[in-house]
This record gives sequence, structure tokens and C-alpha cells, in this order.
Amino acid sequence: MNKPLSKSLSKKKIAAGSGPPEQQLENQLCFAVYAAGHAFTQAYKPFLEPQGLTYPQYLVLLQLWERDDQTVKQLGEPLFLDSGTLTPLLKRMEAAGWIMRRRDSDDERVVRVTLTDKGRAFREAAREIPAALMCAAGLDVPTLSALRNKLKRVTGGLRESRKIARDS
Amino acid sequence: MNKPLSKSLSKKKIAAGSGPPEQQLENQLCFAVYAAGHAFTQAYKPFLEPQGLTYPQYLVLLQLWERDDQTVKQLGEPLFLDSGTLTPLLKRMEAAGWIMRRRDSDDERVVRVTLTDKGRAFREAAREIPAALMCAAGLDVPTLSALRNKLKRVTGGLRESRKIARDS
DNA sequence: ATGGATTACATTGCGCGCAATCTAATTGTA
DNA sequence: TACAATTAGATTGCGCGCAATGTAATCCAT
Repeated sequence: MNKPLSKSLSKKKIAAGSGPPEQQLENQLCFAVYAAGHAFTQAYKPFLEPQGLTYPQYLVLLQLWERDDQTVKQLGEPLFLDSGTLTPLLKRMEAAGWIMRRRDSDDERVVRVTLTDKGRAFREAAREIPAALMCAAGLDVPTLSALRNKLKRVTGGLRESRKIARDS
Repeated sequence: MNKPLSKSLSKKKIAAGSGPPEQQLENQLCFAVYAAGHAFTQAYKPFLEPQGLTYPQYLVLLQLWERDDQTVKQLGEPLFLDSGTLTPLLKRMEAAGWIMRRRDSDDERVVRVTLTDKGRAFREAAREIPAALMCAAGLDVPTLSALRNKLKRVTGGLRESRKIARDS
């Protein structure tokens, strides 16, 4: 019977510094998400950098491809970004010729964002990107969907609990 | 039979601008990861901000709690961060009294990072954080583990394919 | 109509994240 | 030993991400 031995070994291991498993980096979902996010940003780079695009800028293009002519607020909602992030980002995209920004004549507070020809044209070239990325990640479509939906639920839960905490 | 009708409707929807499903923001795993990452950072804030800690700084503490007295390089490896990110971050943590930085006397190139009493002490208070977060996310332990392991595989796949692309 | 909220966006400041470059120490090799 | 290559960190520059604040336009209740 070496159970007591292995027990004392694992105790020793904890005493040596590795600590409770829920405080170990490798066991943290938040860190897995954090690392995956960086890995995705890096994985997109070969597709985006040659165009002079960043990943967040690509997200804005995705949004505008779905629906052109949106306000800064409308763009920010699904991306969960405010004007503090979007205003300079959109200005850079305008300077690079992807989009146009102009004040709404009906409501001078509003800035409407529309695609340029260059912005629309990149949509075709970008069509291959998602599949290439999923291939690089070694994911098939059902696995991808399941993972995405679970992450969405987690994100929703975190946001919801934050909202509750803020309102109480 | 309204199948043809619904078919033409969905065609119309695509024509109206929503586009191919794999180019829609909502269907992108990368975006789900991106959004989850931000949600986690926000969810950690109530625990970390009162201490004057940021989320990446907390990750460094997690590392040092597992093993004290690491070099900048050793700290950066599991976090996938280089000295360009870590050097200023560690200087801020040193200024805030969480850690100490000093040159290794055997190899003057190396900076060794060790916890202060304050840094060690926070470990106890931080013990509750992971469970609180998982509760906020609405996750049980098995779901969490499964999700974390799938994300790790994705991250590994992305990094691996990047490495291959770089070497070829 | 008018003064006080509200709204949309812009600005500022700070902390990553990362590429590119620099410096100094160490290692390997002729 | 001397010199090139490698290594560890530091530095610089730029683009987010986000809180806090500012400004101008609009809305709303009196």
C-alpha cells in the first residue's frame, strides 16, 4: 500500500510551491481564453498585415460587409467597443482608404461610417480567411460551432453577472 | 409547401447584405474568443482593481505563486510574452511592492523576479477568485475543463501552424 | 420657448501586446 | 586569447482597450 506515500508526496508538492490546482495558470479557463485570443491575432496576421489591416479593423470590416452605412455606436455595440477605441481606429481606417466617415445631416452628433470601393473589394479576397484559420486551428465545423456557442454562453454569463453587480 | 418561399427569402437576405455565413461576425470563433477575453478581463476587475492590479499582472503573480524566483524569460514563456511587454509590467509591479527584480550575480544578463511579502500574502485572498469567476460565468467544473482543454488544443494548433509557415 | 437631462462622439491618459532595434554579457570557436 | 554568434533584457514606436472627461447637438419637461 503506497497510498499514504503518494499522499505525502502530493502534499510535499503543494508545500514546494505549485499550490492549489484552481490557482494554477494551466488550469484557468480565463488564461486559456487569453492565450487563444493572442494566438488568433497572430494567426490572422499573415492575411491582414500585407493589407495594412489589424485584427480589430478586420472586425469592423466584417461588420460593414454585413451592413454598410452604420453609426459609430451601431458598430461598437456588437464589438463591445466604445468611441474611445473606435474613433481613432476608424480614423486610421479612413486614412488607409477602407471607409468614409461623415456627420449625419439630420443629427449632427452622429458619424456614419460607409465602405469605400477598396473596403468592399477586400470582402472577396477575405472570403478564404475563416476556412484557412479553422484549418490551421485543426477544427472541423461541428467542433467549431460547439466551442463558439459555449464561449458565447460564458461571455454572456460574465457580462450578465457584471451587470447585476453594477446595478445592486 | 412554402419551402421554395423560405428559400427565396433566405436568398434575399443574403443579397440584402448579410453575406456568407462564414464571414458573419456572430459565426466566428475568433470573435467569440476575442469577446470572451474582454469579458474575463472585465469580470476580474472587481477583484483586482481594488488592489491596484491588472489582469496580466495577476497572471504573473499566479506564475510566481507556483514557483518563486524566476527569470523574466521563464515568466514570459508560459504567458507567451516577451521582455517588451514584461519589462515595463514588472517595473510597475515592483514599484507597487508586489515583486523584487535584481540581476543574477552569476549571469549579469539575467533578471530574477521574486515575490515580496505583499505578493505572497495576496495569494490567500486571491484563492476565492477562480471559483467566483466560474460561478459568474455559470460554469460547472467538468464543462469548464472541457472548454479549457478544447481551447488549448485550438491555441496549440494555431501556434503550430504558424511555426510551420514561418519555417517554410 | 427654455433650461436641464440625455446622447453621440472626441479627447486624454495609462497599461498592455508586439515588432524592431539596441546594449551588454556570455558562449563557442578558431 | 580574440572575435563572431548567441542570449537576456531594455527601449522605442504604434495600435488597441477602456475609464474618465469634454463638447456639441438633441430631447424633454415645464
